[in-house]
Amino acid sequence: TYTANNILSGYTKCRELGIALELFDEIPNRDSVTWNSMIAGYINYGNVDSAWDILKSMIRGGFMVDGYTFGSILKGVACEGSVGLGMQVHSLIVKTGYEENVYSASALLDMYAKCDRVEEAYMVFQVMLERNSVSWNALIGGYAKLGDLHTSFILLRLMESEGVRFDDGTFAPLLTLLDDPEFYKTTTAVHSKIKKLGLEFNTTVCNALISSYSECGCIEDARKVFENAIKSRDLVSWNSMLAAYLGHNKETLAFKLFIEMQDLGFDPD
RNA sequence: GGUUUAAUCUUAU
Repeated sequence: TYTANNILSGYTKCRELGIALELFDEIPNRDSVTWNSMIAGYINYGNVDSAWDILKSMIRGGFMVDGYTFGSILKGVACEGSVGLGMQVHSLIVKTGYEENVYSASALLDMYAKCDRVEEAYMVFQVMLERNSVSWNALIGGYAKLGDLHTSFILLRLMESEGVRFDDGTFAPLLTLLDDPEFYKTTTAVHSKIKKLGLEFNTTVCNALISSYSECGCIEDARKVFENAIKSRDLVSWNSMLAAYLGHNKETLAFKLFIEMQDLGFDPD
């Protein structure tokens, strides 16, 4: 079964869901990993309904669901924004006693946040026994998406006081929110915090900083971040800087950048 | 190389 599971996940990662399903049907001794792999496969393929069907037969067959199961299915529910299904999963979590599992609870609160139910997300967050950076990030991201800077920053301070480490998932959504010249000072403050934590060369954080500075009207600061990130640029970095130049009507610079990125082996998308 | 399955995040569309 171990080997079969390994092959199964190979197929789902290649997005070969048809072959994966055939294999799945032929595995005689399926375990939780087999089922979870199939569910995750469908979710990553964007087929929530099939994933939900698999989950239902998994339960019908008496197999143990776990944090993997809920993490996967809720991710799909969150992307679709179908709260109804999310609530069904929620009650399943309660029924199976996975409310305090950090993966299922974080996925659950994220699902509520993405479905514009931040209140419920916060309630889930409150009853969690164990919280990691993903739990905090998901909640902060929820408020950030609403444009609630105030609450986001309060939570950020709380997160820090509880000793949970900030990471790229913490800063990126916050920076996205800082998209107007009135937030320029805030952006620089967040930037210095990022430097203090040694996240200044994190690719995702840099990319978000480039966009923020640009939207705050300071193309020069955006460019500085881009220059400093020379070792940690990815395609998004180039796209962000391009968008920044174009947003500031600097077509010539944008074009030079466009040439430069191709010289360095980045294929524009 | 620490690899059988899981949750949050950045650009563009």
